[in-house]
Amino acid sequence: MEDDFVRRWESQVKKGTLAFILLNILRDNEYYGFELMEQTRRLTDIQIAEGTLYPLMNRLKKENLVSSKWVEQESGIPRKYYKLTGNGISTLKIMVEYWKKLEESIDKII
Amino acid sequence: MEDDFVRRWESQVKKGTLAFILLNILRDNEYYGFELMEQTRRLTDIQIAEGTLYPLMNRLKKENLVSSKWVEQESGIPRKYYKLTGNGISTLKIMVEYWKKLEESIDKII
DNA sequence: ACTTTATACATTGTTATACAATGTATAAAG
DNA sequence: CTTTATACATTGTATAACAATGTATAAAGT
Repeated sequence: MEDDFVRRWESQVKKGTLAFILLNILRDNEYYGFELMEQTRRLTDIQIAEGTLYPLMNRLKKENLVSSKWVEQESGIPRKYYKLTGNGISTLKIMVEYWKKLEESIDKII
Repeated sequence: MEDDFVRRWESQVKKGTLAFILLNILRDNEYYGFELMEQTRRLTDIQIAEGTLYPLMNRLKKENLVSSKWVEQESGIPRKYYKLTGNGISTLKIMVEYWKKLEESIDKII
């Protein structure tokens, strides 16, 4: 019961948080989908479902926060690399400001 | 456009975060609905819509994280006071752990 | 007297998002 | 030759924030 609520809560916390994490990861490098899942897992211990990541990246692309390009591999399936756009960089700055303020507020009450 | 994305993002961040904030506020005192909106506004600068708060409190009650009691006023409309249950206290502890870990991870990448 | 503003709780409909399930395809390892 | 890992994608479901709307009391403004 209790665990069930926490599980659902964690899923809700990810709404918004995931996009924020992914944009932050893309600030330093270009990455392709699977790599983004690995990086997120490594950096935050959050396991992103594939059914979450790909629609999310498409949304970010549609919003013009990231751009993508296909890169053929000598072996295996082509990879779609994502990169922050100028708009993505400036939007991320606003998001970081909001997050820091939120974090600070929550730190005071927990 | 950009602002539009940020506005929607902030709304998404609130999913999960709001429940967490409200439970934390209720850790120290009993509060009624309107007071919870004020406290949240004061402590986090987040303006909770009424259409968000009341269904949210009902969910928390249904999940047995809070209990409520009506208190008649000498003047004005009766108030419904909310209080953390034992289950609410222990669940909140788990949530705080998750949040601290998340916060720490995000701090490293922003 | 009448209107506005603030308090107090609540429901309905809309929108956005995480995620399980499922699908397609390549290639290395057992 | 079957399993596992890589790689991208879609569909359907559940959940939650919020605008809009509704009901009701009472103080303050004009």
